Amino acid sequence: MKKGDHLFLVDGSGYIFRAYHALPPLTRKSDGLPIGAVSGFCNMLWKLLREARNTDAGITPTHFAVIFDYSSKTFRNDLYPEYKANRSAPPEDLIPQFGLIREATRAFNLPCLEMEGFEADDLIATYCRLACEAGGDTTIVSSDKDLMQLVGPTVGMYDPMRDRQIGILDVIEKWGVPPEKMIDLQALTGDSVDNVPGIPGIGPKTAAQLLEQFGDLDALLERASEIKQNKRRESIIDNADKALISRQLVTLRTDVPVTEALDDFVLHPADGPKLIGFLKAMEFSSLTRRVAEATGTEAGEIEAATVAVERADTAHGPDVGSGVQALEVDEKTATGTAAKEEGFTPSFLAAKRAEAAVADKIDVDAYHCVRDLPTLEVWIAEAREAGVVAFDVETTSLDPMQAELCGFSLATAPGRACYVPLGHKSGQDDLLGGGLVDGQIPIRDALSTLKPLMEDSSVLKIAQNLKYDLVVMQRHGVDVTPYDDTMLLSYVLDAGVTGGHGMDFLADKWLGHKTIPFKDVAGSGKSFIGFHQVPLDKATCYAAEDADVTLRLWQVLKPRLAAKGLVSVYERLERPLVPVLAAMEQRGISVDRQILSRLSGDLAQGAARLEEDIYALIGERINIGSPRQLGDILFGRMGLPGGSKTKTGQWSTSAQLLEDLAAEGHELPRKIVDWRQLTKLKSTYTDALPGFIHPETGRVHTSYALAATTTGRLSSSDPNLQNIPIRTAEGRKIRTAFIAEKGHKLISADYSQIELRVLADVADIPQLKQAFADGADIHAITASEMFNVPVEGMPSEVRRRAKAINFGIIYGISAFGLANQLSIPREEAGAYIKQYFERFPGIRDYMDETKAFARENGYVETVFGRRIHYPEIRSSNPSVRAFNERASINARLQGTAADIIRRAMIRMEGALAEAGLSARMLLQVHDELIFESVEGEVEATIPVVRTVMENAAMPAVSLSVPLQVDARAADNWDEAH
DNA sequence: ACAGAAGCTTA
DNA sequence: GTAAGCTTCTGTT
Repeated sequence: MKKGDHLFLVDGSGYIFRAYHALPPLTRKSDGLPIGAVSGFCNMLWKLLREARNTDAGITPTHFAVIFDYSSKTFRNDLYPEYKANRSAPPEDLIPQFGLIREATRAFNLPCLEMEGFEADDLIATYCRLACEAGGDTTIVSSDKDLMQLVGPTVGMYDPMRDRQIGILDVIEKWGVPPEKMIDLQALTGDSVDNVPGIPGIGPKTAAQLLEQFGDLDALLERASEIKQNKRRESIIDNADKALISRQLVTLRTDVPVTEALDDFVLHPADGPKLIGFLKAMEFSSLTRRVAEATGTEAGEIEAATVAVERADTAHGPDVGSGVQALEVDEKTATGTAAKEEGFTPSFLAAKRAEAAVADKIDVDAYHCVRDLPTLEVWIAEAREAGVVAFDVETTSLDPMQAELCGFSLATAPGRACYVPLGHKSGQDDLLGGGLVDGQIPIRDALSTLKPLMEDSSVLKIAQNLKYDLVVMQRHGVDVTPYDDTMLLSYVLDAGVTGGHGMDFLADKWLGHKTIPFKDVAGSGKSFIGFHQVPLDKATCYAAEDADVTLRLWQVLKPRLAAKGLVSVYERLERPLVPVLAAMEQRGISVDRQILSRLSGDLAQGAARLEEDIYALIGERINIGSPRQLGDILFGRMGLPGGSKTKTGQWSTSAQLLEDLAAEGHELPRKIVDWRQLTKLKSTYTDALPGFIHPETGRVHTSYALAATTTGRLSSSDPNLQNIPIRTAEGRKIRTAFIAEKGHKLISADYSQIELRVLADVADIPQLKQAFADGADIHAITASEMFNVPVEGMPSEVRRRAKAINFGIIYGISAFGLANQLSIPREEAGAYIKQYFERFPGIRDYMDETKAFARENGYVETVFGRRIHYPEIRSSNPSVRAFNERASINARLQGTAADIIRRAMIRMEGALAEAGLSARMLLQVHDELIFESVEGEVEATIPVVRTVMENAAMPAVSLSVPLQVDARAADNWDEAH
């Protein structure tokens, strides 16, 4: 140890008692072992290590040790037999925890010190002296006044529970004397807890005043006769011997023959797996999670250590009173066979949680409505204590970019939840908008009180569909971290399982609880009132229920993640995407109103012209948009050939059918198809998009759903920006309205043939892998292999058919579907497929394997381990079964591609920041990412984007086929793509 | 006012 | 043949 080093000495014994008394009584592990004090101790240690390391201004320890009392008998008992004689035996449920706390210290990789015949305080005093002599500083982690005598220029104290530093000035402030006079002060006052006699009638105030007057105890006793007050003078003279023995008792020994050197206390980084093994054994789930996060450990992969608590009468003297707990962590079996034999497997624990959740009924009338700041502060303190809190925001709109905050709810334990109304209005929603309901905390005050909790790295926030709440909160300047999302947990666990991942459904499924329907509190349709108009009592039941249910769902779902081996899918592909998408949604994209308006006019004109032609041809003014009326005219009255019926018995008027008729030379069907295209473009795009331009940002903010598809793809809505036209020239014009900000460019980067590349890799097809490695035209190569024709000079029709087959494979091909796609007889399509499988037998094997796996397990997996369930794959209905087989084949490919672009998106922001680029990701369209970049940075941005995307599978998966990304920049989306 | 069907847009 | 979302029409609530 040298100058500049900093030693932390933790008064472990002091903490055992403080933690025990500070925490709710009788906190027990599932097997009944009491662990309240262990929990408090571990949380304190972890917080101390984290904060001490993290704070810039704080003190960073270089050396660290935790010190315990060895037994209750020390040299002081020889000096004064009554010392600590009135101490009662420790509470029954604290006894087994002494050993566990020492074990906890070792699990934290920290030295654990004790010495026979001495108190912890003496060891602390001795090490303080040694550190001081070595030139280092010391912080004593304790708030015990017995240790204050050690405070000096290089020695401070710290009370982590009150987050308070104690220095020389603090000692003077509290006791009225400087630290070096604390011994004399204690000698005078004594200590009833430790049975140190002191001088009767002298308390801290008098003692301080006397010491101020006489200097020190010796001088005081010598000149006691000078004291004016009769009683005080006599007491001091009569009890001088008690004061002297007291001084001996309270003076800490700095000469303990310690065996460990200061250099043995050098602080090492936490050993994640070791610590997590212990924490799991103690069932400290929230601390386990925090430690896993901070140490970068996959907690799911670590099993609980075997921590055996045995009562043994060893030579190791009693800690306090009776009973000794020798405790061992068996390193050899730490990976868990013992745990399994006891039945405490992740699956077992998950099942237990699920059982308990259904049994614990929900009472929506038990919630609290928080209407003042002090009460909110109590709830926030409770959340801090719990380490986890479920929350939910209530607003006036489903669109988080437009929503106004009405209030938020918190849940700190099942059944313990509150609603905090902020923006509820009274009276009619007239021009004045109604006044705020009385007794609501001002939004600014509530949020500035809530913000530190939401951003506290040691408190896990839980939400259902967090992205919504995150966007709302971020708009109010509040971030949320760390977090879990119950919707995403359900999605990772149960994608494809019937029922979806909405809260109402999940509450019924897992908790057996029917949630209050939103329309019951806010009405619907014409009777709809915004949430801000809902009376506070109703709002409280509804909103707090959401938080309560969310917390309970988390308790059920989170353990299932580890039980099913899906922790890394959740933590790497799902959870990190939430803030990425929240940011994209908030950025939005610029859309040119004028371009859309002009297009809308053109389309209206074109459609009107066609309408007139159509009316002329059929002789009456029907509603062309009505397939029913149209079918009746075309196939009924006009008697066109080739009519077919839909499953509801209506005449089909599908585009495919009308196209076929047009090809036979009929004029009318062609015009109808054209009319439909124009009206479709007008209504869905040019007319609807301007309505999505945000009044303040002037941009269009789509909403991405993370848990809407079964395969892992995202979906986009309000508006859907993943189906903006591109195939026809007319449609493409709509893309020209998506523009870059002034001085910026849009960059579009898309994966080339990503699903076929994934297929080539997972099905291991040599010809396809070679073609991709060569950068060849994959459809031409396929055609060449199948039809034995050279790539050079290949007719475009041959390539087109091969292309259709390649896509068909991705979709789980059927002769029926391929025949439809290529407008060829089913037999011919079947022959193509046969030919394809002969040339690429690996693909047939791959498809057969996938079907067999899905049938066996009820799900398929992507390359990254995402599971997609097909509960109907064993259906006795052949067409249902075939559909599920095709879907499962497609899901592995589509899902793997979706996972890859997710990984790219998660890394993109960091990569751009690292490269010092200001480009920002705006949109995702399944295999394409759209960015906005300052004009001058475009050239530098494209390679960064390309690198991130092309390497997105790494290092988790090394594909045998290269990924290729095409990227381009332009002023609008049409030209960039 | 709502739900489902039909139809059309995307990857 | 896979995966989505939006608009319109139509019949029911």
